[in-house]
Amino acid sequence: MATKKRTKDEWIAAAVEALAEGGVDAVRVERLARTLGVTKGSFYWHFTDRGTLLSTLVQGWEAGGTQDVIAQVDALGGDARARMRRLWEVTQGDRGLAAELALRDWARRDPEVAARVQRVDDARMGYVRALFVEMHPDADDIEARAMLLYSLLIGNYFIRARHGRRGRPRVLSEAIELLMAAQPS
Amino acid sequence: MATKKRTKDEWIAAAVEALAEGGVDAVRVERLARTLGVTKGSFYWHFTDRGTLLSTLVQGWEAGGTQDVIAQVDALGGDARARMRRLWEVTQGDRGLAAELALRDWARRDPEVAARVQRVDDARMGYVRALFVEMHPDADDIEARAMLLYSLLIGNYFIRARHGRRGRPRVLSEAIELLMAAQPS
DNA sequence: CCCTCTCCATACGGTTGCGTATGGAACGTA
DNA sequence: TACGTTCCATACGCAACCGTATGGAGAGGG
Repeated sequence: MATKKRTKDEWIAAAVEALAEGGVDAVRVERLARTLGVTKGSFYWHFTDRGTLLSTLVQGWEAGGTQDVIAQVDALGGDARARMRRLWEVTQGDRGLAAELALRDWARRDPEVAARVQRVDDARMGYVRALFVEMHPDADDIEARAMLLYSLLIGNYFIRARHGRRGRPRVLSEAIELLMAAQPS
Repeated sequence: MATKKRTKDEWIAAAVEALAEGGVDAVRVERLARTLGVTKGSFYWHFTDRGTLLSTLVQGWEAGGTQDVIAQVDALGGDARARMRRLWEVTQGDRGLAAELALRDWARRDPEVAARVQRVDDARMGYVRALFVEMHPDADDIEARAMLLYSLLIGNYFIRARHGRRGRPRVLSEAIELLMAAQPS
């Protein structure tokens, strides 16, 4: 099995894995080399230095982090409510979410990462906004609802509170239904 | 000025500062020593090792991270709505919020930190829950609203989307008012 | 068979950081 | 003055990394 040849993508995949488990500072080239069963020599042939690895990593995340999810949701069709529920399921089961959270923390101190996260967030918020508009065409609080939903999506993984015997998943779905409900006025 | 004596609390304060700016992995004893204008010798007199510094750091955060805010909010009195709006203002202006966010990311890979974050979240959620109960005594979606509000508080700092000419602060206050509104049913 | 291109191993110098060991300065106290 | 306590400086060994330099194995082409 020990194919001693490692492609550029394999290095990036290993970097994403390390990012998800230990944050940016855990992405070390000599560690990745051990994981991949090779030495640094391989790395410095594929990349010029550690910075370019990290750079291409976030670049790839931006490229595939938005359209994949949206396409996956739209594939099944349905009305706005159905698609929003599906959006939730898709993003929750995502295996790469841990990496994304580490990446968001990383974005707080790296301008390039921050810029890419912003573009992804803009795209996703645009999609969520469109769903809410489809539900309530004449509502004036679309933006607030979209921000609440997206915050729930992200904050869910940074908040560790317990909810009694109700359970987190149940509370979350209740929250989504609340956001999709008609205007209170 | 160069008081060459550094107390234990000064070391912790410097550690919090480093945590806020660069995450846990930026909390290095030799770096802190340079910042404080002393050498490692001072550190290893006050602490046994780096681990105990980090441990006492999160311990102090748990101790002061909850009651301070709640006391500050309750001090002015007012009804539940007024206190919730005040809760928002207080937490937003908090200078130590960057450290808390770094700490939450850290909690994803350190069980001790995770346990402390959970206790803090439970306490805060309890307070938010109580506010919502005071507003809507017979509502059955209290937990969902509390979770949404708390998610907004946290997610706000991890989300970098733009909101057109409306502006983030305005969207946030609209979201809070939406959560405080009566039940849609 | 040789040559070249691709990919990786090995070895090196330099930096950063941890924890320890030991000495010393400042200061109060007997 | 002699002495002990408190707090920090200095120096050391060790480990983990980074980036570079250089050589070498393997495959394909001529």
